[in-house]
Amino acid sequence: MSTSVSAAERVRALRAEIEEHDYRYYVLDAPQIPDAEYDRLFRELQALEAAHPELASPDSPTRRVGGKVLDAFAPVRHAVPMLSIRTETDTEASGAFAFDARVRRELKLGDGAPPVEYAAELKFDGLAISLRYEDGRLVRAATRGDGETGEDVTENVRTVAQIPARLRLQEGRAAPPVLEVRGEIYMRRADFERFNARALAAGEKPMVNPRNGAAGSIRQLDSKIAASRPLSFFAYGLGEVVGWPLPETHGATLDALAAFGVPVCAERAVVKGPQALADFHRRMGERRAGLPFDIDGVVYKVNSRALQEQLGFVTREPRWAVAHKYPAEEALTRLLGIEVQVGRTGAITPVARLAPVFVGGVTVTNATLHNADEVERKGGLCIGDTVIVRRAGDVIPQIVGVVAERRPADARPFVMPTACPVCGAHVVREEGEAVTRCSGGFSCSAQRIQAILHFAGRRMMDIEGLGERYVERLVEFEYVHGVADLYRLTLDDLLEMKRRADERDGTVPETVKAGQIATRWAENLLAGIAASKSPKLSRLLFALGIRHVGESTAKTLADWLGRFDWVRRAPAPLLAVLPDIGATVAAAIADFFAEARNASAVDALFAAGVAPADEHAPHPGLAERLAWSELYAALGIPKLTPVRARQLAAVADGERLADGLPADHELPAEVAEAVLAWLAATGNGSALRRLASLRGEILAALPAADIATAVPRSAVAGKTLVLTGTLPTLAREAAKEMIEAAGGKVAGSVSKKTDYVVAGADAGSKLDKAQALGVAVIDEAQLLALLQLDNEGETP
DNA sequence: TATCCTCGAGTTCA
DNA sequence: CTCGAGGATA
Repeated sequence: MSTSVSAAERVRALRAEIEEHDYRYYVLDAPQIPDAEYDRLFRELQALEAAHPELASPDSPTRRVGGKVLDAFAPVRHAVPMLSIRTETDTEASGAFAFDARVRRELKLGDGAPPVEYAAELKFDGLAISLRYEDGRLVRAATRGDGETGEDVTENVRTVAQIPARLRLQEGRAAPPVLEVRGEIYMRRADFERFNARALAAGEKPMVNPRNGAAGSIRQLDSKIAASRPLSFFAYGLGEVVGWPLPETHGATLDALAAFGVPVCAERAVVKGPQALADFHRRMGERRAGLPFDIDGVVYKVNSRALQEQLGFVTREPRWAVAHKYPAEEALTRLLGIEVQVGRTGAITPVARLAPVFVGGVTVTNATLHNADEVERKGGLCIGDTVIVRRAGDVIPQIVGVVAERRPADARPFVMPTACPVCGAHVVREEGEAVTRCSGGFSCSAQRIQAILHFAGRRMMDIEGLGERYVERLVEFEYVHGVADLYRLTLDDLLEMKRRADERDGTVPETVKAGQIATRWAENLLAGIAASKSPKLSRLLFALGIRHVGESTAKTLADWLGRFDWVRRAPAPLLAVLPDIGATVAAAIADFFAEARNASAVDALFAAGVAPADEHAPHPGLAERLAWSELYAALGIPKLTPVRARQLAAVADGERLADGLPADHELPAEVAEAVLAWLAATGNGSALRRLASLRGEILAALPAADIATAVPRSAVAGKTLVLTGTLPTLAREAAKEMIEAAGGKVAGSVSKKTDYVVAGADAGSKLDKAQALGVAVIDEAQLLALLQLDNEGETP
């Protein structure tokens, strides 16, 4: 070893001194030496480490400048899972009382028992992180991930000045062999603003909000970038601990962490009973805006570790802690105008244009108003009004109401237009319906554009490269009138269209390069269109945009009838016997195909080479549903109740009935009269014959054996699941497909009938609802286990 | 007939 | 995510 003893010693001394200054500066916020002096020490250490590479150490303060660039973050399995915390949905102070009541009930404390002691702290709006210290040295930092496995972000976390690379130890005390500190990396508001001011001045992209800034910084692969971001940290708990006696209470644990030199927020309290918690909630709510960092609520924890252990966990959430959030942030802004949009179905939707306002972490400029009733309900919004805006469920902007006293004298009330703003056709509002619709149909270009966009959408035909911009142009320049025209587009068409569009917009010079890019774009789009020619039947049905036929109904049609042709030819009564399809939806489907323009559009589509790839035999259960008694009940004959329909079916099948009511029927006279009247009405007789003939055709194609018995059934078969949050490895769509392939159902909202809620990261209100209803909550791993599990085994 | 539940449709912003 | 409306159910 050529390293001189003095160099090694000097390095050690410098590190100790710098660490001490770091602690005083970053954690205690009370620097003891001038910045220039600190910089001198820091540079001396850098120089020594450079001259003696063998003295480098991962926990040297010099590591804070970053340097390593990674390809990806390695997964890290948490020794103790990182918990999520239940959110008290009640935003009022009663949330604290509800929590206390649950705790007392679980602990079987009577009314006479003394109040429970709680630790109350802030819920920081940042990024949860686990810091692993071994023998006092920071060896690993990991994100929460799914709670079981996170990402190794050690390099980036080392650049956070507030996080000590080594724990401070009291004189003569040894460091714990293993101490995992759990906490939140966040960005102070002032740091965030300073950073953004500089970024803007440098022409760089600013961060959206402190939370995104913190999360984005930690997820940088280049630790130099992370080092340039002003991040802070607060500890709030522990993970794995080995060889260190745990304090008796949560409050004492945080005190101990603070003594180790780890930043702990001073805004915390140990209190007794729910009223004190509610007071803390209210007090912090009042001070919220004045805090140097963002919080989205407060957290209550049972203080005693012994009681925590007694309370235990439900799935992955401790029963001894809750987050009590504040109501969504609201802001005031001016209503600059109300525009109306025309949707695919012709629905005219008023949308509020707002003076940009920063609320809930983003700048909001638009908010839907849904329909005329809604505008009325918000207090008869007028252009020029001052309105209250919030982000509902933290996502969709919502207008809460109007500040009546601030209405200017020249405020103009909003009135629903009487003519479509796009095509000029008159608008209609059906009796009892909330939506106003453009009557233009096909002749309304807005509806055509939206219909084509819907057709091309990801869950429908999934045509890549066909976005709003191009659809608008294709329709505007009349290259495309209906969806079938997409399949006739040529390279020349697209290039010509682009040229005309560019010319009109007066953009894009005619260079050789631009031409090449245009050709590339057109080729990609044509490839995307061509690739969509063999969709699944359900997707094709969904893509057509039939009213009331969404993803789920399209799937029902495809599953039960199996062939496009049968869906197309099916009269309404036949459709109405399918599950979840009633008279309205059945009529909408039959009407769609009866309409000449739709029929020819469908023909054109098939002529262009589009064909469903997965047509199959009808559903085995269809025979039962196609019983004449069911069909008769669905015919809509007045007075023919389901009971009478069964009576009628006993004596006559459809074909016979079309010839006339048999003499041996036992129907009451007035019912028989109604049936005869119905048969006599124009077209009904022949419609019945067509129904009978199609019915025969479908039944003849029914598979002989019951397929259901042959297919192994997984534990999710027949179960209803709801997905919420972001799953660690599975995309939402992939999870859905797996569940459906196993015979399960994926619903959009949680109810009593839900069997499982599959919760991922950042699960929202659905998780709360599941807990409120006592629905089982599982994670991705448990879902996968369920999918594998045979139905005969017990569900976990 | 009333009630509960699920589905469809429309929408925001980065 | 929210709303309204349609379907199933008691």
